[in-house]
Amino acid sequence: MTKQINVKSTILYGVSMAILLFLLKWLELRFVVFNHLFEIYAGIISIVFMVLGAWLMYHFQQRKQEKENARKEMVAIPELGLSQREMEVLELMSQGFTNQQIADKLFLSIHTIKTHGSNLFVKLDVKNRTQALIRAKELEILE
Amino acid sequence: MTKQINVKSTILYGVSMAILLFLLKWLELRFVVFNHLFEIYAGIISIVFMVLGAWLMYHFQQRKQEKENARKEMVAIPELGLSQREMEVLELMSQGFTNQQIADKLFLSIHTIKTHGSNLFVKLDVKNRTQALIRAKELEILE
DNA sequence: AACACTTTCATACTTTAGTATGAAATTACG
DNA sequence: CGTAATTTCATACTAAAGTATGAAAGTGTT
Repeated sequence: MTKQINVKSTILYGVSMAILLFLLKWLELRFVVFNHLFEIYAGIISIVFMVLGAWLMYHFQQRKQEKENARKEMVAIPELGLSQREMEVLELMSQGFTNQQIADKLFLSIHTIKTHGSNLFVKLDVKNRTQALIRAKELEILE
Repeated sequence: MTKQINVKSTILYGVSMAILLFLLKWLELRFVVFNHLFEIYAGIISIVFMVLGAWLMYHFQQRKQEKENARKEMVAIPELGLSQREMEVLELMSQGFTNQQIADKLFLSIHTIKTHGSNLFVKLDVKNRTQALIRAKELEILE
């Protein structure tokens, strides 16, 4: 789990650096031709990297939130074999979110959420999300 | 509260722009002196604005979270005008029954249950039954 | 390396939930 | 009695939920 995130982060970082280098190289070339347009380039770079920074922070925050939630749930899990993701989905279901909203929050496809949903319904021996919440409360694996 | 945030945002924005302008001016000056250090400046700008972007997004996310929490606590309205039947339907919904099952229990058509459902969702200001249960518990009109 | 488990995504389908609208019968109350 | 609110039912629709099945890739363990 953690490793997967690290891999993703590494790739993300690599891509970012590649873009940066490419940008610098390209700008260097442009610089030779039009060396009086520095401000424009500076502006472009500013915008690009501000967006990049914002994007990175956004995803960082989301992951932080996920981990936060995950930790909350990690406390009391009996022998039901609910995986971490399934717990996360269950948690968000219990907060009244639709499958689509959960998918958006976790950066996943709605198909994936439905899969997790079906699987955890089987494990909880229920037929729908409402019953799942009741069961989860009974088993004290939520709240 | 909201105004205060807006003021903060405005100040923040102003400061950001001031820094940007100052930076550009400063860089312009440097540019005249050392026009062969473009990459360094580009790098600096990149870093500065990536940090700025990240910082802005961080605060944006924080505020979003605050609003989210504020909205949750805003509830507390006991007089909702839920009718008797609507309460019955809500009660059975909270026990995990489907509309069809509720209809069978109350010897009613499933259409009627859906009508009651829709009506009570409006009164509770929610979108679906899961949220209705959450709201009902918040308002302590169940259990 | 082999294996079990998890996670992700997809297609195709069925079922359930929910909305909009209208209407008729019943009940409660001034 | 008349009026408003409740309760019931219906049709027709859209949206969401849930199932079945398969597949690919990553993770962790032995």
